[in-house]
Amino acid sequence: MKALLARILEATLARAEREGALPAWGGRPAALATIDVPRSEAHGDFATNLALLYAKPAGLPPREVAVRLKDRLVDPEGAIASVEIAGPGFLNFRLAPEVWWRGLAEVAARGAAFGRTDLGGGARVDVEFVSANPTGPMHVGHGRGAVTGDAIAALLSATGHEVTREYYVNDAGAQVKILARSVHLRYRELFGEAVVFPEESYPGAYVADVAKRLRDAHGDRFLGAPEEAWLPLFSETAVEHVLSLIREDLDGLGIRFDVWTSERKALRDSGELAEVLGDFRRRGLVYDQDGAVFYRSTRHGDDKDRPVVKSSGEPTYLAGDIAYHRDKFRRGFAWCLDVWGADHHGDIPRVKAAVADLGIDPARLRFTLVQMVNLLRDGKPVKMSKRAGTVVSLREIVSEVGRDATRFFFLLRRGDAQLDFDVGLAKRQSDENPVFYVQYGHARLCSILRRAREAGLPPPAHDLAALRALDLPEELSLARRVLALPELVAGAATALEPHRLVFWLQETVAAFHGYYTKHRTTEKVIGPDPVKTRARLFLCDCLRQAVANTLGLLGVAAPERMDRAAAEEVG
RNA sequence: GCGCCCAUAGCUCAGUUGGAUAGAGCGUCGGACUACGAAUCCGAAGGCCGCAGGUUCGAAUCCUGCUGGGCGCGCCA
Repeated sequence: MKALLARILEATLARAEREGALPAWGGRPAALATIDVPRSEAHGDFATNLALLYAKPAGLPPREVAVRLKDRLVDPEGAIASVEIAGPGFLNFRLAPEVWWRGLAEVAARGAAFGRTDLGGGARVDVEFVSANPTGPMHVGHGRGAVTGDAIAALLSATGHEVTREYYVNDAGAQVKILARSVHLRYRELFGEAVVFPEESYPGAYVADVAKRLRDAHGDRFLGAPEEAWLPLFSETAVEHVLSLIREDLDGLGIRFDVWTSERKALRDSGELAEVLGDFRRRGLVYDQDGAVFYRSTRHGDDKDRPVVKSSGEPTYLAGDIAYHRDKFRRGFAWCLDVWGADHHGDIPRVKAAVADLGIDPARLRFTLVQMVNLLRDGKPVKMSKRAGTVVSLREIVSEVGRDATRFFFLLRRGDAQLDFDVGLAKRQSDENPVFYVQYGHARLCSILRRAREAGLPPPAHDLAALRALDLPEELSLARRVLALPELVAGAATALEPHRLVFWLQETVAAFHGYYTKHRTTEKVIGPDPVKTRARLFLCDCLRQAVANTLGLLGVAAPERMDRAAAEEVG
């Protein structure tokens, strides 16, 4: 729709210049001007600031420019119903209803693909998210990162990007060593030893499970053995076990990764990490100090140089990250996105610096930071302590409130704002709970369409003549909302902000509920007038499709019916 | 001390990348069902957009300085 208006504006501007009403300004105004949907419907369907921008180069008051443009409107198809000059010189356009009614044909034609576009032009993009250390099951904070990353990946797919969902397994660092030691302590405990667990060890029951598995497979062979004898085996077994737990957690959210990259295998054993460090060494990008190796990240704006190899000879996390990003870009992605917990924001300058030193334009590496989640239960904060082992796992939340509510709640806010997740609210079957509100709207639409089917009415189809018979303002407004979806998805993808879809869903479903209730007695969808009935059923079907597609992008189910009793049983 | 993020209705937050009279949900108060699904809807009250300057036709949005909160500043990951 915006494209249509852009064409009209350009033609109008060209005409005004040709006729000498406005001085030529090299076509720039049309490119600079914005066409947006005004907040208030009273201001029309679209507004442009073209005249405001043109005022200065034209040497005329903005409103005068607006008048000259308005008088020369080029609209051969009659798409514009009215043009008004408002405020300081805005041009407000109202499209003929016909344009909207015609537009709905696209919804029917594209079905489940409605809302998708090809902006990305097939560009290959890597979205790396979660990447939680394989030292325990996922907790709530990981869950938000997981759902956010997954939804962003879906948005990019929907806008013509070829997306790889990737998980970086940090299985080579000190944390994994601590995990393996924790397993060994549990292992000794299984043989009756009274062991003391140091503060830093991992307490979870899964640690004991790994210990049991190792005992069953190897008996007491590693009981008194030196650490070198058991560390590799214990690490690998523990990581493998924890990754299977993480996979189950992700499964519970409906998330699948295309690529799992192991730091140990892909970067260390492969020699890639050593190779990058060697390359940096040759180019003078690293230097030795106090027995360690430092990377000159300050050359690219970091506030201090960062160690890449400890004096023990072990590479640091940053070294892995440098090699990892080189690896990712070598795989040919147009750009890469890292979805990180906001507590890691301090690492961004280093990684960007490294990417620049790898000869890659740092603009090709983007970041999305996901802020903390505050877990609440009916308004009261849930106390969590890592030491006391009272961290609430993601799994507990998902099994308590369900996949849909979990995903929806994680997407309820902008990623860079902290999020309150109220477990009590998320599972409540009431209008306070936004996920139920939206799903209910979809079920209600389905219910109407089902009823029409049962009454023997023909399936909904685009029928321009019938649509012309619709005259309620709410109906036009609903059509506008539906047709705004492709641009909404495109904008959300560009900004990497899936929460915009959540807001659109809430507003759109609210608009439908309002329409439904307002006209439930006099202008029902299925009413005495067969022409209007046909048109309204089609409009409802378009709404249903748009809502279902949007929920689909968020990975939330669009139920066709919601049986109250069954829902309560689940809850 | 330095860096990043945040500050909008009682609460939780949107605000279309600088547009018009700043919106929504929850909460509060008052209304609407012999139902195409009341798990819904309608109405009311509620604002110094943290403060002070600046940029311009125009600022919640951009710049500077304060105030107040979160996070980071390790040879941890």
